[in-house]
Amino acid sequence: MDRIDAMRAFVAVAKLGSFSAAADKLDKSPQLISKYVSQLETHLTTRLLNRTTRKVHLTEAGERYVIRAEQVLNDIDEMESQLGDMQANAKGLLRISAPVAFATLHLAPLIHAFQQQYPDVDIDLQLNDRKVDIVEEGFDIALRIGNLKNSSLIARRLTTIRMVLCAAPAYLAEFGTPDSLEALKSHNYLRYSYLDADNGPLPHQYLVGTTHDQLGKLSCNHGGLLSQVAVLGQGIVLQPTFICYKALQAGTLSVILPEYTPEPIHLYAVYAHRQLLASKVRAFIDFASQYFGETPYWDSVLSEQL
Amino acid sequence: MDRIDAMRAFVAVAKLGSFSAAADKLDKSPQLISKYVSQLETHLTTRLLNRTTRKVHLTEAGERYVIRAEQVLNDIDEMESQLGDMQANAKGLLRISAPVAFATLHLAPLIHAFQQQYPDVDIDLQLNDRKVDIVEEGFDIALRIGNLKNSSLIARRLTTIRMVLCAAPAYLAEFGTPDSLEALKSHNYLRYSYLDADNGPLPHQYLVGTTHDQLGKLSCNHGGLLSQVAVLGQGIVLQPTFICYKALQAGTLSVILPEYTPEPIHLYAVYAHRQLLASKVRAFIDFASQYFGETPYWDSVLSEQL
DNA sequence: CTAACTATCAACAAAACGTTGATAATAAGA
DNA sequence: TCTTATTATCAACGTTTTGTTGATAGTTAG
Repeated sequence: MDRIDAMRAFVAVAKLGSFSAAADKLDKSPQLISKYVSQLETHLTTRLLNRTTRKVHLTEAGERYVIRAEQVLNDIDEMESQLGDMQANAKGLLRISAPVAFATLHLAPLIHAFQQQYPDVDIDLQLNDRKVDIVEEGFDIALRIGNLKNSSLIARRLTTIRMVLCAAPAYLAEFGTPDSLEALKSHNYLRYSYLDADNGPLPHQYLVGTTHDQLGKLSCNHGGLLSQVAVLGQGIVLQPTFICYKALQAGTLSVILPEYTPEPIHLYAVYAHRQLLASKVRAFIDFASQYFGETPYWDSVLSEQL
Repeated sequence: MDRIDAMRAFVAVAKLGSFSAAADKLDKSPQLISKYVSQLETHLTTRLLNRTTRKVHLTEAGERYVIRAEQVLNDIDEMESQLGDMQANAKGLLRISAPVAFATLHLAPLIHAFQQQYPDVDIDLQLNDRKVDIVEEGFDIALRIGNLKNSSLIARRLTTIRMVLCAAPAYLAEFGTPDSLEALKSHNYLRYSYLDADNGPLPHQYLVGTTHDQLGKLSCNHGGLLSQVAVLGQGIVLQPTFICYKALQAGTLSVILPEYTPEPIHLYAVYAHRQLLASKVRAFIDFASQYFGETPYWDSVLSEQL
């Protein structure tokens, strides 16, 4: 027996003064209502109703019970409808983790557009380059770049991230444009320090540890700064296009060895489960997954170069 | 699924932060708890928990839900324990209907003794000679004398009611002591008007309509008054011993035709159902059924006369 | 890097559910 | 007064749900 249904049945009988009327109202058979009420009475070991075959009267215990039971049922209904509301109309606080570089360059317009469309969704955006634990730290969504380890998490692809090898035209003019992976070994590598020595895309492997005698050696955990240094002619940089696209468009950086451009990777929205997703989460993921498209705006002008 | 159990399971998981711990606490298997919670989530179409295999965290929806759910569960517990309390310890208002004559003569000490023993039971005693409708008029118990029609009600025998035919010694001395039913026909009958002409005990049939020319004809709906008139020598009266026992003991009335004394009838406590009886009701009925005994005090001195 | 623990899935016997038809009691209408 | 309609409840039965057991995948601790 579902005690809530039983309570509902009893309250209906008490208010309508009849099992049949209650059955009608609740769309059940009178037999079922009768069973519910008598099970409830058995559970409480208390008679709630005095029944004639024709009329129904409340016991003293029954009278006390209806009042409180009705209150409880109202509470439950309200509680559930509130949840249903939250479910139907996206609202509440959405906690998002995102990588610093990408977020600072390209996330603001997305967030803004999303909140224009869903003004009831508050966002707490945490920029962070470590791999956060979504459930442990209470994030609804984490944006991640790269190939994901398989885990119990679900990932939705948001857009394509292209890595390019590039350098300033002045640098290339002075030290030569490399025409093979081997040729890279004599160049100065402006290294992004989060890429390990032993993995990472192919050109990275050839460049790790190289230094050109006449130029300073530099590694940094901020791609934008590396790109700026590259523009100044200090060396070759391996960066995602979302960082250096302006320099490429302006011609202050040129793509080199495009045939060795690494396989594109992807930006993902990672979340904890697929079913019964809060609609604020679903809304954001749906919104974000169509926002950039397969070829994002920072790549659109460059497409012929890649 | 019992939604209340499911809520209880979820709240336990939320508070303990673990399915297994909750299962321990509620004495169920972890699998069952898991099932309950996921059924609850399905019912609400809302994710309440973010689970890792090791830890459990509340969703925003879950956080809102626990608070209210706990409140609801407390309300239910309180409500049920209050009923249980009422059930265990007799208390509340007990509504009793009783026949006027018997109640005025013999009920006061019973009521008093009962309330000494059960001080939390309040009593509303309605004296009434009509046959009240127990459920319709909201009585817990009706005391009734006589043979009961079979109905859906339950009756508990409280004591024996003996009817006797009697008259004042002076009357008998003047008009003769009848020695057969036929002999009754020449006597003056002080008639109790609630007894119909065509039914009632055997001597009544022979006495109905008789009047002694020298004495006034009297019928009355109050047995006590009839007995007083009988003591004064106005005629023969058919009365229960609980009314006229003092006159019999004092010798101001004498039993006549004891061999035609009607079959004893009984005093019953009538109530509406046998199971799930409120304990105030059960307490009163148990108390009353042993109070008078099979031969009540008003008959004990007279037993040899009957 | 095993070992222990976690949540959950799958399968199955047992229990409960909700339906249907029947019954006793009562009220209303002829 | 007798019939008819309505009421609550019971009994039986096929179906669904329940709670159990065993198995599995992910995760933490030593």
